[in-house]
Order: sequence, then structure tokens, then C-alpha cells
Amino acid sequence: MTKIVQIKQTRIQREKRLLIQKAALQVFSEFGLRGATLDKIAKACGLTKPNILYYYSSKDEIYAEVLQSLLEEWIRPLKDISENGDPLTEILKYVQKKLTMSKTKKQESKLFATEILHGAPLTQNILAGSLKETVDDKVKLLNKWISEEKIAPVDPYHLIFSIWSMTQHYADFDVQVYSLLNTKKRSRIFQDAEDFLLTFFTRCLKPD
Amino acid sequence: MTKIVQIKQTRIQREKRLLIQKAALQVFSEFGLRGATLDKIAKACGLTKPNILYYYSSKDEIYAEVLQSLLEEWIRPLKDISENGDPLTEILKYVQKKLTMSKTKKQESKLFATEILHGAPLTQNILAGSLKETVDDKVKLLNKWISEEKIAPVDPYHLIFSIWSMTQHYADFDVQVYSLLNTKKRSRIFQDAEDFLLTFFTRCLKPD
DNA sequence: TATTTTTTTGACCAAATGGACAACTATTTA
DNA sequence: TAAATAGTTGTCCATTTGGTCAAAAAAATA
Repeated sequence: MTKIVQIKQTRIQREKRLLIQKAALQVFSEFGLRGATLDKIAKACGLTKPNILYYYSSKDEIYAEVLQSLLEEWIRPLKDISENGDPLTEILKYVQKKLTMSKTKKQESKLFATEILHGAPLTQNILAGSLKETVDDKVKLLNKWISEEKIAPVDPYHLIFSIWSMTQHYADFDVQVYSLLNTKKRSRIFQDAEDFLLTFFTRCLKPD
Repeated sequence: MTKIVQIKQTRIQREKRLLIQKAALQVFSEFGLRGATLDKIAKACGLTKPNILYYYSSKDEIYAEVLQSLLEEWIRPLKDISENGDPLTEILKYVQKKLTMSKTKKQESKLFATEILHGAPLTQNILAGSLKETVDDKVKLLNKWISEEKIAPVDPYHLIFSIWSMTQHYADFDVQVYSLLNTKKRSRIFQDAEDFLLTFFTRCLKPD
């Protein structure tokens, strides 16, 4: 007798897995891997705990999948920096895109940050793999632009780090940012941040 | 009959509490509040679990104390920005100080980041209290410098955020930073970072 | 509609973990 | 040095939590 292995996902499987992923992202980003419990995830998506474990064999598997799909999304905008556009414009567009992600993908940003902060146990190979590839590629491009004197000579690695840190700050440290601004400024954080960042990077990168 | 309450700490209490705090900082910064266990802390400082609970009544109390003492240290450098010095120099000195802290106080930085990232449950009142006071104070100073045209006109809140995010990035995201740099650059991260940041802020803040 | 397959759940288990406590040891003090 | 106080630990307990499983319910299929 042959064991029948299910290949294609059913409609219900697609729906429920997505439902679980969404809830898991929410719970993991708020509490971290160890602070998150299956019960919390279950409650967040209205399923029972055993039902969740019918779709995923363990909590760690859920975490891994959520993180995995997040990482691809996270690296993508960097790839869009184009050799053909105007250098400064391309960089500023990237800054804007990252800042927008901080606004619209706060949970993703926080989950990613927590993972790295705690040593990136599941992510290290991706960091050293496809992310490093993309970064190295863009570093080459930035160096080319520098040698052509289209942007000011700065360390391209640290330039990238600065873009990441400054934009992600508005997602990861939102509580702090909010605490320090009064109501008026609070309502336009992202406008102010954008103005600041664009001015900032323009001043820094305009060739001498 | 009067109950005798111990007021002064004994030598052993001072020593052991410090020992526990050190170990706790290490464990909390690596695993987060919920990922850290009393057993791990106990192992890290060579005491037994009940022994630790002789000095602290609960895990949460240890966490609170470690975080508390960290926060004061964390805010302090900002206060040192002096009205009397040269504006740009004062700001660059602050940047340097924060970068140095990222190098020498990595665990503290990570613990602080994790706390904020997860909603700052124990810290919110301090953020909105003494930190906000200090920040508001320095914002006033920065605005004064701007109106005197001693530095370029930028949003002072976002300037402070940018200093925090860019410097702390080297502690909090060290794993990522290391993964992306080759051996040669890895050995001089902090020199490169300092060069980058000082150039960066100088260019941005020099009055027009 | 009858049968098979997929989905759901209540009840349960074992390990991990925060914490209590009584007994014991070491240190301080009178 | 004796009494009092401070410090230490083995053992125990209750709760939380990740995960199992068999049986019931729902959905798909023949």
C-alpha cells in the first residue's frame, strides 16, 4: 500500500497558514521569539493551539517561516538602486523607500531588529550570503560613483549602515521617539524625518 | 517587640549584588527579559538559584535594577553638551562619546534597545520624564545655535535621533555589521565609523 | 448520498522555570 | 567564644508552555 503524500495545498491550508503568519508576526514582533507563546498566537488569530500545530509542526517553524518571508522583502529595495539613474537621486529614493517601510512595516522591522540584536541565530547565513552579495554589489556601484566624482567620497559600507540605522530607528524605537515629541510634532514625525534625512544626505553626498 | 530592619548593606551584599547585576546584564542582553532564566544568570555568576533569590526577590526585580542603573548612564553624555563650547565641536564630541559607548558598552546598548523595541514596559516613565527633560533642554540649545547661525538649520530632535541611531547601530546590529565586512575592514570598524560619522555630521552641520 | 480526506478540538503530558522554605553553614558581634 | 545574624543550598511546588493524540466535525470527492 502506498502512502499518499499531499502535494498541493488546499484552500483552507493557504488561508489558515497566512492567518497564522500574520498573527505570529504580530506576536513575535511584540514579545520576541521566547516571549511569544503559542497561546498568544492562537488567540491573535482565533484558532486553537492544536489547530496551529496542525499547520506548523513547532513554534520555531512558524518563527523561521515568518522571518524567512520577511528577509526577502527586507533586502529587495536595496537591489533597486540603479546604475542608470542620477546617483544622488537613486540614493535619496532608497532612503525614502526605507523610511516608508519603517512607517508601514513596523512589525517586520522590529522582528528583524530583535533577531539581529540577539545574534541572528536563524539569519546569519542569509546575512553572510544573499544580503552580503547585494551589499557588495551596491558598494561597487557607490565606489564607481565616487571615482567619477558624482557623489562625495565616503565609505560606502558605512553610508549604507547609516541609511539603515536612521530610517529603521523610526520603527524600532517608535516608543522612544513618540515619548520625546510633543503632540504637534508627533503627528508629523514622518514628514519631519523625511525632510531631515533628505537634507542630511544631500548635504553629505553632494560632490565637493 | 520591634522588628529589626536591616538598613546598611554588608560587604557580602554589596559584592554579590554587583556580581548578580553583571551576570544579569550579560544574560538579559543576550536573551531578553523572557528568554533569560534564573538558572542562566545563576550559572553566569557561579551562584545557586536560591542564593540569587536571597538578594533579589524576583527575576523582574533584577531586570528592573539592571535597567535602572543602565538608564542613568545612558542619558548622561547628552547632558555634557555644553553651551560654552564651540557648537560643532560639542556635537562631534557627543557623537564620539556615543560611538565609544557602542564599542565598550555593547551589552548595555543591546539591553536598552530590546527594552524600547518591546514597548519599554518599565522605562516609559523615564523616557517621558528625565530623558525628555534633558532632550528638550538640548533642543533649546541647538535651536539657539541655529538662530545664531553657528550650525546649519536642521530639526534638532531628528538630529539627536540620527546621532543615537547611527552610533548605537554598531552595538545593536554588530552581527550584521560584522557579517557584511571583510576581515580587513572588520578590524577597523570603529575607526572607519568614526571617520564616516565625523565627516558626515561636519558636512551637515557647518553653517551655509 | 456514501465514503474518504481534511480540519478542529478537548484532554492530556512532560519539561522548563520562577519561586518557597527549612535546614545548614559561615560570619559578625557582644 | 558564645550568641546572634547573615548567607547558602537541596528539595520541593505550582504554573506555564510546547507539544501529542484520539475522537469528533466539516469538507471534498466519488
